[in-house]
Amino acid sequence: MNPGQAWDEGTKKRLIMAAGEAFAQHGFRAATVREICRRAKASVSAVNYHFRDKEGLYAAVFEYSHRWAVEKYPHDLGLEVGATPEERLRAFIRSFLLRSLGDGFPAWHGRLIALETAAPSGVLSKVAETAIRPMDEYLEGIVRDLLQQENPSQEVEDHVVRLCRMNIIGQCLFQLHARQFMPFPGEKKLDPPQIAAIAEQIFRFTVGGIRAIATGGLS
Amino acid sequence: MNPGQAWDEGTKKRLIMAAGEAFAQHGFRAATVREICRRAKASVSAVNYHFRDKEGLYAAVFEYSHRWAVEKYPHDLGLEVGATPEERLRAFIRSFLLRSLGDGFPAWHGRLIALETAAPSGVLSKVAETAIRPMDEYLEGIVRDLLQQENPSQEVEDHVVRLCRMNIIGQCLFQLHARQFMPFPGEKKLDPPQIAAIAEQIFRFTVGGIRAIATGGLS
DNA sequence: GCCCGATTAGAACAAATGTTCTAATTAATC
DNA sequence: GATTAATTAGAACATTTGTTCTAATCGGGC
Repeated sequence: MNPGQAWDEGTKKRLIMAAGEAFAQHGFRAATVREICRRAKASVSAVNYHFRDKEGLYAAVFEYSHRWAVEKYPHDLGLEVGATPEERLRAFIRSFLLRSLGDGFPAWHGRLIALETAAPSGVLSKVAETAIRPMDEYLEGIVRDLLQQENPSQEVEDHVVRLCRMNIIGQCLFQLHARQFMPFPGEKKLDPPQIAAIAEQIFRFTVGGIRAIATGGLS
Repeated sequence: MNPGQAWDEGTKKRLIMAAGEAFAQHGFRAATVREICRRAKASVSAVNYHFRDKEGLYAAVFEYSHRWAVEKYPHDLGLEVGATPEERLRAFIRSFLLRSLGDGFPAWHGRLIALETAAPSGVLSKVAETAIRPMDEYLEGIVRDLLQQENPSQEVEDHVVRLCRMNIIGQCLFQLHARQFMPFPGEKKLDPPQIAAIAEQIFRFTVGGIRAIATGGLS
């Protein structure tokens, strides 16, 4: 097998899995190489051998989880062509939350992004942007269409679109932060239906908000 | 002068100022005692002498900035008695953003809270709660009133209130995160009028969102 | 002017942690 | 089965960092 691709069930994959868990939980800095290797049942030299150093491991984790996350939960999840802006927004929010709020492997990506946005490690600036930029541009299109649709007579202003975008992402990300910061009493890990319910509420809230912005105008 | 209160212009205050800057910028863990002392022109032993250890310094910074933040920007900033729920919400959001988005001293508190929510240091659980809990309860009252007012016939459900609360806080916090993560091109530090404009947009968005939630119902 | 507590300076210490190095081991190839 | 490259183990190293310790300094009060 090609050593460059031999991720399957080898030390490399075990390291990525253990590191993903650790980085998502503690952040880049606080997670330690020794702890990761212990959980991956690997030697510390393995991370040097396979990933060059801790940053390389971090980048590999990010890239790996990103690939799977967008494959499993694309932005237009379950959408058929010709969907309305509302339907696209709903799909986007639900997809975002499913990608981030779950447990275990594919949820790392959302957690890593959440941590990077709040406390940038400084080692992902380029690779992180490849994950964030497309998402942001996709969302921008949705918001623009929604604003235009709500108030066709008025031209959509860029800074209004930006703020609405931020409002949406902010709502989604805070679901992560809050649940990590103070888990609510009597609330276990969220299953997909619960996540979908939260997404639905954020969707309705956002549509109402965008409508208010569009019709009310903004100085 | 009473040594326990001698904060004025002494080593203790210089340390708190330098530490606040460092903690707000790098987080508890990444900020180093030596760097703080260097910037405060103090010896490393001073932090041990005055605050016992790094955690004590962190707690002191948090408490100090908290006291000033709530004094300078109370939740009902510029509000007269008998204000409507809308006005209270507007004041809350504007106050929150002024407290967090500014530059320099009083803005630390918002940054520290933002960092703590995203990546809890684990050393502030109790003292941070004394800052967050009252704010959250105050906001809960506003949201409850708004929902009730929009749809008087229906009883306000707790989980709906909670999600709306989270939506509001999420929007506000993300203003911090995003601007730290990727400063927008051609955008300098925000001055109070700009902050107020952002607050106004979030306010309108939120009122529209809450109205949509209240009238549309939620499963 | 001296004394005593408060405060500071700066070296010293100990622990944690990322990285590197050498030897051992494993797996594939002939 | 021998050889060679890939991989791993684990000690060793260097750096960073929080903390502590001792001596020096400063500031009032008698």
